[in-house]
Order: sequence, then C-alpha cells, then structure tokens
Amino acid sequence: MDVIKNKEYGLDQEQLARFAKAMGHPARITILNYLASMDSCYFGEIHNELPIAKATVSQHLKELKDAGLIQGEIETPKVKYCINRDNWEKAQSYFATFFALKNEKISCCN
Amino acid sequence: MDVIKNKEYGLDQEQLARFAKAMGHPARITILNYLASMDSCYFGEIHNELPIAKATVSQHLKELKDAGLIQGEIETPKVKYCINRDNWEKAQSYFATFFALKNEKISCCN
DNA sequence: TTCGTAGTTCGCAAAATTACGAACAATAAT
DNA sequence: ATTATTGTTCGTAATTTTGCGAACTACGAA
Repeated sequence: MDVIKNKEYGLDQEQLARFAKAMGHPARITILNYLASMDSCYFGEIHNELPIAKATVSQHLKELKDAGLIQGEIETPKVKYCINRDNWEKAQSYFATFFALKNEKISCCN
Repeated sequence: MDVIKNKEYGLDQEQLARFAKAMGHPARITILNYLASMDSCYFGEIHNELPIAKATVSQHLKELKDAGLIQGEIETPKVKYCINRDNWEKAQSYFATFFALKNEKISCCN
C-alpha cells in the first residue's frame, strides 16, 4: 500500500500566494498604502499618486479587486475605491502566521 | 514656485513589492514554508515537496535567493538551502507595518 | 443635442514569468 | 576511465504581466 503524495499546492498556500502576487508591484503597494491611510479614495486621486497612465491604473485596481484586497463603488461620475477590510485582515493574518513559523524554530544556517 | 511631485515609487514600496513578488507563487510559498519549518533543507527534499521539474525548482529557488529571502550553501554533492533570517525578519516587519496602517483608521466603506 | 468629466475597456507591443527536457559541471564511487 | 549522484544552466515555448493610446460608456450640464 503506497502512500500517495499530493503534488498540488494547499489552499492556504494558493491564497497567500494570491495576496502576495497582488502586492507584488510597487504601483499596487502604493495604491494600497494610499487607500489604507485615506478615506477619500476616488480613482482620480489614486491616479494622481502614480506615474502611470490611467488605463494602467485601472488595470492595477482591477487586479487588487480580483485579489479581494480592495473594492470599488460607483459614485457617479466618480468611482470610489476602498480597502476590503475583511480580506485585508485575512491577508494580514495569513502573512503574520506565515512569518511567525520561522520564529518558532532554531535555524540551521543563521 | 511649484511643488514638484515625485512620480517614482518609494524605496520601502519597492522593497515590500519585491518581497511580495517573490512570495507570489504557490511553489515559492511552499518552499518558504518548508524551509521555515525544517532544518534539513537540501535541494532534493525541496524538489520532492513540489509537483514541478527540478529545473523549475532551481529557478524558483534562485528568485527567492535574489529577493533575499533564502540562502544556499554547497555541501558537496548537495546544496543546502535555508531561510535568510535577517531578511526574513525584515520582510516580516515590512508586512506587519503595512497591514497595521489600516487598523489605525476608521474606514470609509467598511 | 452637444460637450465635458470620470473611468473602463480594447487592441496592441514589449518584457517578464513559468515550465520543461537536455546538456552540463563537480564530485565520489567503481 | 567510467559511471552515478546532485543540482545548475541553456535553449525554447507558452503564457502572463505591464503599459500605453485610442475608443468607448455613462452621466450631468450648457
């Protein structure tokens, strides 16, 4: 009776990677920083913080939204963006747990 | 006298994005998890944890090394990999600070 | 109706990422 | 000298990401 090794990635690992990937661009970090520290958060203000075209900003916002880290709401004629608090806290917890793993151990190399 | 707006990204934002990007793939999260929880950490063992070819594993390890999250040491004929503790803690602190930003505020949307 | 504002979506190009097998290097064992 | 072990590097292909301008949508105002 052989042990069958699951070669797929775990759900937690996929989820953490997803959050990390969404944060893996300086423009998106800047957006998140901005949204995390402001309450007024229209597209135009975000665009103004960044050195890139509005089409590109829109794309980055879409990726952050798809990853669940932010949410957008139409407030005609503007669009208001905010941090998605639930997922923000989820991400926070995922990262915290992840990094804490190492601290429980004595390292082999350093 | 005009205010000149710096359109570049801040160093902290670049650094955090760099860490996040390195973590932005389930295989690399799996590697980091493994290294964070084990002391014996040869290439072969890591490869064994993953559903991908060794060439690809080697590539992922290189990216993690380039991002500073791990380090490798030749122990002929094997290669021993470990978490880079200094940068690990640096990353931990960057992420913690980043996520804490939001918690200091009352959100506009949620 | 026509115009202006605020963003999104489209189409495209360039670059980066992901993945693999094959070839390679370095050493140890036969 | 040949072979086996352990990983890395090379070459390549497929996909994704990043970025832009132009076109488009939706709405309100003139």
